[in-house]
Amino acid sequence: MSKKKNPSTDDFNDAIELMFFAYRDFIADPDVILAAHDFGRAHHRVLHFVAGNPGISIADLLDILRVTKQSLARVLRDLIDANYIEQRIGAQDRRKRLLFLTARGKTLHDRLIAPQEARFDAVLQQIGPQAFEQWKKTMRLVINEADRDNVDRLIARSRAARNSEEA
Amino acid sequence: MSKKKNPSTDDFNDAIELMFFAYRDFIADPDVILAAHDFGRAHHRVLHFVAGNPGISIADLLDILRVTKQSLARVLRDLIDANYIEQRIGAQDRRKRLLFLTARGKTLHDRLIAPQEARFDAVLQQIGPQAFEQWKKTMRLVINEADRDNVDRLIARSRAARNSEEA
DNA sequence: TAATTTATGTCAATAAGACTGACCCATTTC
DNA sequence: GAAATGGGTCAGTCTTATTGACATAAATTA
Repeated sequence: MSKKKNPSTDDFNDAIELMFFAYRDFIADPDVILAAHDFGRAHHRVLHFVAGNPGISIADLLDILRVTKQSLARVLRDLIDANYIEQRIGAQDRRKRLLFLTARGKTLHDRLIAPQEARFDAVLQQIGPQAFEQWKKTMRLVINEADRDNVDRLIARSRAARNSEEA
Repeated sequence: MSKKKNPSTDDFNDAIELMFFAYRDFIADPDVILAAHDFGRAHHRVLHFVAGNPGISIADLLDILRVTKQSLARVLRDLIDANYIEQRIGAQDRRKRLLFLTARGKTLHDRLIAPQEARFDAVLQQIGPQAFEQWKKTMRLVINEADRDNVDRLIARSRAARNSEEA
Protein backbone atom coordinates (compact mmCIF):
# COMPACT_ATOMS: atom_id res chain seq x y z
CA MET A 1 0.00 0.00 0.00
CA SER A 2 2.49 2.61 -1.07
CA LYS A 3 -0.20 4.81 -2.59
CA LYS A 4 -2.74 5.51 0.12
CA LYS A 5 -5.87 6.41 -1.79
CA ASN A 6 -8.72 8.56 -0.65
CA PRO A 7 -11.34 6.20 0.80
CA SER A 8 -13.92 7.56 -1.63
CA THR A 9 -12.10 6.71 -4.85
CA ASP A 10 -13.89 3.37 -4.94
CA ASP A 11 -17.22 5.13 -4.65
CA PHE A 12 -16.47 7.34 -7.62
CA ASN A 13 -15.56 4.34 -9.68
CA ASP A 14 -18.77 2.65 -8.65
CA ALA A 15 -20.61 5.75 -9.77
CA ILE A 16 -18.90 5.67 -13.16
CA GLU A 17 -19.85 2.05 -13.71
CA LEU A 18 -23.41 2.66 -12.57
CA MET A 19 -23.79 5.56 -14.98
CA PHE A 20 -22.65 3.34 -17.82
CA PHE A 21 -24.89 0.37 -17.11
CA ALA A 22 -27.96 2.31 -16.03
CA TYR A 23 -27.83 4.48 -19.13
CA ARG A 24 -27.25 1.49 -21.35
CA ASP A 25 -30.40 -0.27 -20.15
CA PHE A 26 -32.41 2.93 -19.96
CA ILE A 27 -31.70 3.82 -23.57
CA ALA A 28 -32.16 0.27 -24.84
CA ASP A 29 -35.85 0.28 -23.97
CA PRO A 30 -37.17 2.31 -26.88
CA ASP A 31 -34.83 0.80 -29.47
CA VAL A 32 -37.16 -2.05 -30.35
CA ILE A 33 -40.03 0.33 -31.07
CA LEU A 34 -37.78 2.65 -33.06
CA ALA A 35 -36.43 -0.16 -35.18
CA ALA A 36 -39.96 -1.12 -36.20
CA HIS A 37 -40.36 2.38 -37.62
CA ASP A 38 -36.93 2.45 -39.30
CA PHE A 39 -35.96 5.17 -36.90
CA GLY A 40 -32.91 5.53 -34.69
CA ARG A 41 -32.04 7.20 -31.44
CA ALA A 42 -31.56 10.49 -33.20
CA HIS A 43 -35.22 10.44 -34.19
CA HIS A 44 -36.17 9.65 -30.63
CA ARG A 45 -34.24 12.60 -29.23
CA VAL A 46 -35.87 14.98 -31.69
CA LEU A 47 -39.34 13.65 -30.91
CA HIS A 48 -38.66 13.93 -27.21
CA PHE A 49 -37.49 17.51 -27.20
CA VAL A 50 -40.13 18.69 -29.59
CA ALA A 51 -42.69 17.00 -27.34
CA GLY A 52 -41.31 18.82 -24.33
CA ASN A 53 -40.89 22.12 -26.11
CA PRO A 54 -43.73 22.56 -28.54
CA GLY A 55 -43.03 25.39 -30.95
CA ILE A 56 -39.25 25.15 -30.48
CA SER A 57 -37.15 26.68 -33.25
CA ILE A 58 -34.51 24.81 -35.21
CA ALA A 59 -31.73 26.85 -33.61
CA ASP A 60 -32.94 26.13 -30.09
CA LEU A 61 -33.28 22.44 -30.86
CA LEU A 62 -29.73 22.42 -32.22
CA ASP A 63 -28.60 23.97 -28.95
CA ILE A 64 -30.22 21.27 -26.86
CA LEU A 65 -29.08 18.37 -29.00
CA ARG A 66 -25.62 19.82 -29.63
CA VAL A 67 -25.43 18.52 -33.14
CA THR A 68 -24.88 20.30 -36.44
CA LYS A 69 -27.65 21.65 -38.61
CA GLN A 70 -26.86 19.05 -41.26
CA SER A 71 -27.15 16.19 -38.79
CA LEU A 72 -30.49 17.40 -37.56
CA ALA A 73 -31.77 18.05 -41.07
CA ARG A 74 -31.78 14.44 -42.19
CA VAL A 75 -33.55 13.19 -39.11
CA LEU A 76 -36.04 16.02 -39.13
CA ARG A 77 -36.77 15.41 -42.81
CA ASP A 78 -37.67 11.80 -42.01
CA LEU A 79 -39.99 12.84 -39.20
CA ILE A 80 -41.70 15.58 -41.18
CA ASP A 81 -42.14 13.44 -44.29
CA ALA A 82 -43.71 10.66 -42.23
CA ASN A 83 -46.01 13.18 -40.54
CA TYR A 84 -44.71 12.86 -37.00
CA ILE A 85 -43.59 16.47 -36.80
CA GLU A 86 -45.13 19.59 -38.26
CA GLN A 87 -43.39 22.87 -39.10
CA ARG A 88 -45.14 26.18 -38.77
CA ILE A 89 -43.78 29.55 -39.80
CA GLY A 90 -43.21 31.84 -36.82
CA ALA A 91 -45.86 34.49 -36.25
CA GLN A 92 -43.52 37.19 -34.97
CA ASP A 93 -40.43 36.15 -36.90
CA ARG A 94 -41.38 34.59 -40.19
CA ARG A 95 -37.85 33.26 -40.73
CA LYS A 96 -38.35 30.76 -37.95
CA ARG A 97 -39.71 27.27 -38.46
CA LEU A 98 -41.47 26.24 -35.28
CA LEU A 99 -41.72 22.53 -34.58
CA PHE A 100 -44.72 20.65 -33.19
CA LEU A 101 -45.63 17.01 -32.81
CA THR A 102 -48.59 15.88 -34.86
CA ALA A 103 -51.17 13.59 -33.24
CA ARG A 104 -49.27 10.73 -34.84
CA GLY A 105 -46.04 12.08 -33.36
CA LYS A 106 -47.56 12.32 -29.89
CA THR A 107 -48.71 8.73 -30.10
CA LEU A 108 -45.28 7.49 -31.09
CA HIS A 109 -43.57 9.55 -28.44
CA ASP A 110 -45.89 8.18 -25.77
CA ARG A 111 -45.05 4.67 -26.83
CA LEU A 112 -41.32 5.43 -26.74
CA ILE A 113 -41.26 6.84 -23.24
CA ALA A 114 -43.69 4.30 -21.78
CA PRO A 115 -41.02 1.69 -20.99
CA GLN A 116 -38.76 4.35 -19.50
CA GLU A 117 -41.58 5.64 -17.32
CA ALA A 118 -42.30 2.08 -16.27
CA ARG A 119 -38.65 1.62 -15.37
CA PHE A 120 -38.69 4.64 -13.07
CA ASP A 121 -42.07 3.70 -11.68
CA ALA A 122 -40.57 0.40 -10.59
CA VAL A 123 -37.67 2.26 -9.00
CA LEU A 124 -40.06 4.58 -7.18
CA GLN A 125 -42.03 1.62 -5.84
CA GLN A 126 -38.87 0.18 -4.38
CA ILE A 127 -37.30 3.23 -2.81
CA GLY A 128 -40.25 5.52 -2.10
CA PRO A 129 -40.95 9.12 -3.11
CA GLN A 130 -38.43 10.74 -0.77
CA ALA A 131 -35.44 8.79 -2.01
CA PHE A 132 -36.65 9.31 -5.56
CA GLU A 133 -36.66 13.07 -5.04
CA GLN A 134 -33.20 12.85 -3.56
CA TRP A 135 -31.99 10.88 -6.57
CA LYS A 136 -33.33 13.58 -8.87
CA LYS A 137 -31.52 16.28 -6.93
CA THR A 138 -28.32 14.28 -7.13
CA MET A 139 -28.66 13.66 -10.85
CA ARG A 140 -29.11 17.37 -11.34
CA LEU A 141 -25.75 17.91 -9.67
CA VAL A 142 -24.11 15.52 -12.10
CA ILE A 143 -24.99 17.99 -14.84
CA ASN A 144 -22.48 20.75 -15.59
CA GLU A 145 -23.11 23.61 -13.21
CA ALA A 146 -23.35 26.06 -16.11
CA ASP A 147 -26.17 24.04 -17.65
CA ARG A 148 -28.31 23.34 -14.60
CA ASP A 149 -30.51 26.38 -14.92
CA ASN A 150 -31.12 25.61 -18.57
CA VAL A 151 -32.09 22.06 -17.70
CA ASP A 152 -34.40 23.34 -14.98
CA ARG A 153 -36.12 25.50 -17.56
CA LEU A 154 -36.37 22.66 -20.05
CA ILE A 155 -37.90 20.39 -17.45
CA ALA A 156 -40.36 23.07 -16.43
CA ARG A 157 -41.37 23.61 -20.07
CA SER A 158 -41.75 19.90 -20.54
CA ARG A 159 -44.05 19.66 -17.52
CA ALA A 160 -46.08 22.59 -18.75
CA ALA A 161 -46.39 21.04 -22.21
CA ARG A 162 -47.62 17.74 -20.83
CA ASN A 163 -50.03 19.28 -18.37
CA SER A 164 -51.59 21.59 -20.92
CA GLU A 165 -52.23 18.59 -23.15
CA GLU A 166 -54.53 17.15 -20.56
CA ALA A 167 -57.19 19.78 -21.17
CA MET B 1 -58.46 18.13 -17.24
CA SER B 2 -60.30 15.22 -18.77
CA LYS B 3 -57.35 12.85 -18.36
CA LYS B 4 -56.44 12.82 -14.69
CA LYS B 5 -52.83 11.65 -14.68
CA ASN B 6 -51.04 9.86 -11.94
CA PRO B 7 -49.27 12.54 -9.90
CA SER B 8 -45.94 10.84 -10.46
CA THR B 9 -45.91 10.96 -14.26
CA ASP B 10 -44.16 14.30 -14.12
CA ASP B 11 -41.48 12.82 -11.91
CA PHE B 12 -40.78 10.04 -14.38
CA ASN B 13 -40.42 12.56 -17.15
CA ASP B 14 -38.04 14.57 -15.01
CA ALA B 15 -36.04 11.42 -14.46
CA ILE B 16 -35.86 10.76 -18.20
CA GLU B 17 -34.58 14.28 -18.89
CA LEU B 18 -32.08 14.07 -16.05
CA MET B 19 -30.71 10.79 -17.35
CA PHE B 20 -30.16 12.37 -20.76
CA PHE B 21 -28.44 15.53 -19.60
CA ALA B 22 -26.40 13.98 -16.79
CA TYR B 23 -25.09 11.27 -19.08
CA ARG B 24 -24.33 13.77 -21.81
CA ASP B 25 -22.12 15.87 -19.56
CA PHE B 26 -20.63 12.88 -17.80
CA ILE B 27 -19.49 11.30 -21.05
CA ALA B 28 -18.30 14.58 -22.58
CA ASP B 29 -15.52 14.91 -20.02
CA PRO B 30 -13.06 12.43 -21.46
CA ASP B 31 -13.74 13.30 -25.09
CA VAL B 32 -11.12 16.04 -25.23
CA ILE B 33 -8.41 13.72 -23.98
CA LEU B 34 -9.50 10.95 -26.34
CA ALA B 35 -9.50 13.26 -29.34
CA ALA B 36 -5.88 14.17 -28.66
CA HIS B 37 -5.03 10.48 -29.03
CA ASP B 38 -7.20 9.95 -32.11
CA PHE B 39 -9.36 7.68 -30.02
CA GLY B 40 -13.12 7.60 -29.58
CA ARG B 41 -15.53 6.55 -26.89
CA ALA B 42 -15.26 2.95 -27.98
CA HIS B 43 -11.58 3.00 -27.08
CA HIS B 44 -12.47 4.51 -23.73
CA ARG B 45 -14.97 1.78 -22.94
CA VAL B 46 -12.48 -0.95 -23.80
CA LEU B 47 -9.76 0.66 -21.69
CA HIS B 48 -12.18 1.04 -18.82
CA PHE B 49 -13.41 -2.53 -18.72
CA VAL B 50 -9.99 -4.02 -19.25
CA ALA B 51 -8.78 -1.80 -16.40
CA GLY B 52 -11.56 -3.09 -14.18
CA ASN B 53 -11.22 -6.70 -15.30
CA PRO B 54 -7.58 -7.46 -15.89
CA GLY B 55 -7.17 -10.70 -17.78
CA ILE B 56 -10.65 -10.55 -19.27
CA SER B 57 -11.21 -12.64 -22.38
CA ILE B 58 -12.46 -11.30 -25.70
CA ALA B 59 -15.77 -13.13 -25.33
CA ASP B 60 -16.40 -11.72 -21.86
CA LEU B 61 -15.54 -8.21 -23.01
CA LEU B 62 -17.98 -8.59 -25.90
CA ASP B 63 -20.63 -9.58 -23.39
CA ILE B 64 -20.10 -6.46 -21.31
CA LEU B 65 -19.88 -4.04 -24.20
CA ARG B 66 -22.65 -5.72 -26.18
CA VAL B 67 -21.04 -5.07 -29.51
CA THR B 68 -20.03 -7.43 -32.27
CA LYS B 69 -16.68 -9.10 -32.50
CA GLN B 70 -15.87 -7.09 -35.61
CA SER B 71 -16.61 -3.80 -33.89
CA LEU B 72 -14.39 -4.64 -30.98
CA ALA B 73 -11.62 -5.92 -33.22
CA ARG B 74 -10.81 -2.59 -34.83
CA VAL B 75 -10.76 -0.70 -31.56
CA LEU B 76 -8.72 -3.36 -29.85
CA ARG B 77 -6.26 -3.41 -32.73
CA ASP B 78 -5.68 0.34 -32.29
CA LEU B 79 -5.10 -0.04 -28.57
CA ILE B 80 -2.77 -3.02 -28.90
CA ASP B 81 -0.77 -1.47 -31.74
CA ALA B 82 -0.27 1.70 -29.73
CA ASN B 83 0.77 -0.34 -26.71
CA TYR B 84 -2.08 0.56 -24.38
CA ILE B 85 -3.34 -3.00 -24.11
CA GLU B 86 -1.45 -6.26 -24.03
CA GLN B 87 -2.73 -9.70 -25.02
CA ARG B 88 -1.54 -12.82 -23.26
CA ILE B 89 -2.42 -16.36 -24.23
CA GLY B 90 -4.46 -18.11 -21.54
CA ALA B 91 -2.54 -20.48 -19.30
CA GLN B 92 -5.33 -23.02 -18.84
CA ASP B 93 -7.05 -22.44 -22.17
CA ARG B 94 -4.56 -21.47 -24.81
CA ARG B 95 -7.32 -20.43 -27.22
CA LYS B 96 -8.12 -17.44 -25.05
CA ARG B 97 -6.50 -14.06 -25.46
CA LEU B 98 -6.45 -12.39 -22.08
CA LEU B 99 -6.37 -8.61 -22.03
CA PHE B 100 -4.35 -6.39 -19.72
CA LEU B 101 -3.55 -2.70 -19.61
CA THR B 102 0.10 -1.83 -20.11
CA ALA B 103 1.64 0.84 -17.88
CA ARG B 104 0.93 3.27 -20.70
CA GLY B 105 -2.67 2.06 -20.80
CA LYS B 106 -3.07 2.56 -17.07
CA THR B 107 -1.79 6.10 -17.32
CA LEU B 108 -4.21 6.96 -20.08
CA HIS B 109 -7.12 5.35 -18.28
CA ASP B 110 -6.34 7.29 -15.12
CA ARG B 111 -6.37 10.51 -17.10
CA LEU B 112 -9.68 9.59 -18.71
CA ILE B 113 -11.54 8.85 -15.51
CA ALA B 114 -10.01 11.73 -13.54
CA PRO B 115 -12.60 14.32 -14.68
CA GLN B 116 -15.42 11.87 -14.03
CA GLU B 117 -14.13 11.16 -10.54
CA ALA B 118 -13.84 14.89 -9.96
CA ARG B 119 -17.43 15.33 -11.08
CA PHE B 120 -18.68 12.79 -8.57
CA ASP B 121 -16.38 14.15 -5.89
CA ALA B 122 -18.06 17.52 -6.33
CA VAL B 123 -21.45 15.84 -6.05
CA LEU B 124 -20.39 14.04 -2.90
CA GLN B 125 -19.20 17.29 -1.34
CA GLN B 126 -22.58 18.82 -1.93
CA ILE B 127 -24.87 16.03 -0.79
CA GLY B 128 -22.79 14.08 1.70
CA PRO B 129 -21.87 10.40 1.85
CA GLN B 130 -25.28 9.12 2.90
CA ALA B 131 -27.16 10.66 0.00
CA PHE B 132 -24.38 9.53 -2.31
CA GLU B 133 -24.82 5.94 -1.15
CA GLN B 134 -28.56 6.24 -1.63
CA TRP B 135 -28.01 7.56 -5.16
CA LYS B 136 -25.84 4.55 -5.96
CA LYS B 137 -28.53 2.18 -4.69
CA THR B 138 -31.10 3.94 -6.81
CA MET B 139 -28.93 3.87 -9.92
CA ARG B 140 -28.48 0.15 -9.42
CA LEU B 141 -32.26 -0.22 -9.57
CA VAL B 142 -32.35 1.57 -12.90
CA ILE B 143 -30.35 -1.32 -14.32
CA ASN B 144 -32.32 -4.28 -15.68
CA GLU B 145 -33.09 -6.61 -12.82
CA ALA B 146 -31.56 -9.53 -14.69
CA ASP B 147 -28.25 -7.71 -15.00
CA ARG B 148 -27.88 -6.35 -11.48
CA ASP B 149 -25.97 -9.28 -10.09
CA ASN B 150 -23.58 -9.19 -13.02
CA VAL B 151 -23.00 -5.49 -12.48
CA ASP B 152 -22.39 -6.13 -8.79
CA ARG B 153 -19.74 -8.65 -9.72
CA LEU B 154 -18.15 -6.32 -12.25
CA ILE B 155 -17.99 -3.53 -9.72
CA ALA B 156 -16.48 -5.85 -7.14
CA ARG B 157 -13.85 -7.02 -9.62
CA SER B 158 -13.10 -3.45 -10.53
CA ARG B 159 -12.58 -2.52 -6.89
CA ALA B 160 -10.35 -5.51 -6.38
CA ALA B 161 -8.31 -4.65 -9.45
CA ARG B 162 -7.75 -1.10 -8.31
CA ASN B 163 -6.96 -2.00 -4.75
CA SER B 164 -4.46 -4.68 -5.70
CA GLU B 165 -2.64 -2.14 -7.86
CA GLU B 166 -1.86 -0.08 -4.79
CA ALA B 167 0.60 -2.63 -3.48
C1' DT C 1 -7.92 -40.79 -33.04
C1' DA C 2 -11.57 -38.32 -35.43
C1' DA C 3 -15.25 -35.17 -35.17
C1' DT C 4 -17.08 -31.30 -33.12
C1' DT C 5 -17.27 -27.22 -30.53
C1' DT C 6 -15.23 -23.07 -28.81
C1' DA C 7 -12.38 -18.75 -28.97
C1' DT C 8 -10.64 -15.75 -31.81
C1' DG C 9 -9.36 -13.28 -36.11
C1' DT C 10 -10.39 -11.26 -40.48
C1' DC C 11 -12.37 -9.89 -45.11
C1' DA C 12 -16.16 -7.55 -47.35
C1' DA C 13 -20.13 -4.80 -47.73
C1' DT C 14 -23.37 -1.75 -45.60
C1' DA C 15 -25.71 1.68 -42.65
C1' DA C 16 -26.62 5.36 -39.20
C1' DG C 17 -25.28 9.29 -37.46
C1' DA C 18 -22.26 12.47 -37.02
C1' DC C 19 -18.85 15.92 -38.98
C1' DT C 20 -16.73 20.17 -42.05
C1' DG C 21 -17.25 23.41 -45.59
C1' DA C 22 -19.56 25.89 -48.93
C1' DC C 23 -23.41 27.96 -50.60
C1' DC C 24 -28.26 29.71 -51.11
C1' DC C 25 -32.69 32.03 -49.92
C1' DA C 26 -35.90 34.72 -47.10
C1' DT C 27 -36.52 37.81 -43.52
C1' DT C 28 -35.31 40.94 -40.01
C1' DT C 29 -32.51 44.46 -38.17
C1' DC C 30 -29.38 48.23 -38.35
C1' DG D 1 -29.73 49.47 -48.79
C1' DA D 2 -26.46 46.60 -46.21
C1' DA D 3 -25.67 43.38 -42.79
C1' DA D 4 -27.08 39.91 -39.73
C1' DT D 5 -30.03 36.03 -38.64
C1' DG D 6 -32.74 31.63 -39.34
C1' DG D 7 -33.00 28.05 -42.03
C1' DG D 8 -32.13 24.67 -46.06
C1' DT D 9 -29.14 21.96 -48.90
C1' DC D 10 -25.25 19.79 -51.58
C1' DA D 11 -20.95 17.29 -51.36
C1' DG D 12 -17.62 14.70 -49.15
C1' DT D 13 -15.78 12.36 -45.13
C1' DC D 14 -15.43 9.85 -40.68
C1' DT D 15 -16.49 6.78 -36.76
C1' DT D 16 -18.85 3.28 -35.01
C1' DA D 17 -21.64 0.02 -35.60
C1' DT D 18 -23.93 -3.81 -38.26
C1' DT D 19 -24.44 -8.76 -40.94
C1' DG D 20 -22.40 -12.51 -43.19
C1' DA D 21 -18.87 -15.57 -44.49
C1' DC D 22 -14.88 -17.85 -43.66
C1' DA D 23 -10.21 -19.32 -41.45
C1' DT D 24 -7.38 -21.09 -37.72
C1' DA D 25 -6.02 -23.05 -33.47
C1' DA D 26 -7.07 -25.35 -29.36
C1' DA D 27 -10.08 -27.87 -26.39
C1' DT D 28 -13.65 -31.20 -25.79
C1' DT D 29 -16.20 -35.15 -26.86
C1' DA D 30 -17.58 -39.31 -29.07
